[in-house]
Amino acid sequence: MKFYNTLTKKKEEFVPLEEGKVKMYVCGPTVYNFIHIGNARPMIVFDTARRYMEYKGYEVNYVSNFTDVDDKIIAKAIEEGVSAQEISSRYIEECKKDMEAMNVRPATTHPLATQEIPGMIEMIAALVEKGYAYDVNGTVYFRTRKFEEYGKLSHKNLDDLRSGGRALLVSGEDQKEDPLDFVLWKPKKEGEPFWTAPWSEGRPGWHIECSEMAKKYLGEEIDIHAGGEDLIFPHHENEIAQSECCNGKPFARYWLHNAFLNIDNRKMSKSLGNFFTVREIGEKYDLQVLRFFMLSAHYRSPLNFSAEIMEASKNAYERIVTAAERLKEMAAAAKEGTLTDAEAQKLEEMKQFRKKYEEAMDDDLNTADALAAIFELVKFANTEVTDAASKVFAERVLEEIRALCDIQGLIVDRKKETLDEEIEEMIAQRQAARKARDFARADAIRDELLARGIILEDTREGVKWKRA
RNA sequence: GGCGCAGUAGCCAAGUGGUAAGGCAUAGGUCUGCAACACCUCGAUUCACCGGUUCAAAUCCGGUCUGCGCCUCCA
Repeated sequence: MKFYNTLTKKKEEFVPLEEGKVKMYVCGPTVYNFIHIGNARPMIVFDTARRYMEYKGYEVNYVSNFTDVDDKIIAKAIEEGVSAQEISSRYIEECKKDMEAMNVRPATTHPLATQEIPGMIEMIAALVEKGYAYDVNGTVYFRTRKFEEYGKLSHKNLDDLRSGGRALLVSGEDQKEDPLDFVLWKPKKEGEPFWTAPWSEGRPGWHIECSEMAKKYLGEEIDIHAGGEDLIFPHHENEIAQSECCNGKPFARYWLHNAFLNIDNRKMSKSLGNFFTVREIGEKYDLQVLRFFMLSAHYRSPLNFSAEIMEASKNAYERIVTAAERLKEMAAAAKEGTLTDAEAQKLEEMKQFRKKYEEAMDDDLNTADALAAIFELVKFANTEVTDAASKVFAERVLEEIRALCDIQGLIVDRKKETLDEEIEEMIAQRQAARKARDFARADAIRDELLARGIILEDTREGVKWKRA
């Protein structure tokens, strides 16, 4: 299994620190609102990475934080006249609902920044002790130039940063020794939540949170650290500086970053007003469709979101679900019996799809290719499993589709939904009309149901319906 | 200004030296009271453009054009 490592700019064979175990940290969202679909990309992509590693037999300790103290949370709290804690706990709950709807499994641990302050203070104190940090009037800064390897992740050199970062010099933070120095601890402002530390009453800087939580729940050295590509600089660069200076050893071995999600070919942003929350998309689509869409491109490629592409994703995902449903019906209808020789031969042939799938996933999580393998398997199922197929054959093929989809976190079982009585009654009336060959009335009822968002399909097994 | 990414059929998207996966849409067919659904079949002599290397290039090298990202809170 290979991963592209941002640190080395190469695809590298994955070798964990401890055989059979993976320590993985994924930067989670700041919870000041519903998560947007951009937040969803790393959640889905790295959840899939986790599922695949587990499939390969690794025991994965997966840690993903919630940043629950931050300027934006405080601003929202003031706006609503409630506590910051109320805002963060509300949106953590909402985020968990969205994750469940996207079939993103909960992390092994979801630490909260506010619950880990003592550890952060210890870490900052250690950095001050070692001369890597300094206190100016209650604000503690990291002494960036003291860490010689600073810039190794983002492949920047400090002088380039300096010339490009003129804005930093005029931002009024002239108490820093160097414009590149970043905040580890900052004093409270009036009305803000605070904790007591040796330097001031205040709160930690954003970067130190992840360093501490990774250390506490995974250890000083971890296997994989992942997140969105925008976090490479400065967030992850700063984490490396803090952790390696504090712990005196390399921090994470593999750094994985997903590319951005654009909307109609433009970066999603508040100022452009072109962002969607996961919740909004969920009103229009099953979030499995969003998951399929996210996995249809490689995670390191920019991905464009549009209504047209979501429709295409919906239809493509539906093809898999329909194939699985058909196999279930075949299996249910078929008589018990043993595999024929021809079927046994076909099952041998079927192994090629799993092989292609694993090769794709082993190659830096090429989910687009893995999905292609699933579609080839779907085609195999549709053509090879016929009315004459034995029960066991249909079941084996179904299990194969299910297994490969499960690693992608794609659910192949159609959700059971019930309709209200009035609609059930209309369907029954239409069936009666059809039986009486009163097709005009049958079609009128069908049109009426369509207007209400119910699509009817007449099949050999009876009338089926689905939502438009 | 510095660093970096991308350009493959109408659309989405794999493929990084050996002769273009897969999906959506369209079309034709099977099925159907008619539809819809589902299934089957069909699409690039060619990979933004121009040169070069090679027996062989979408893949490597140089250049051009276009789009985008990071350098500042951001997944």
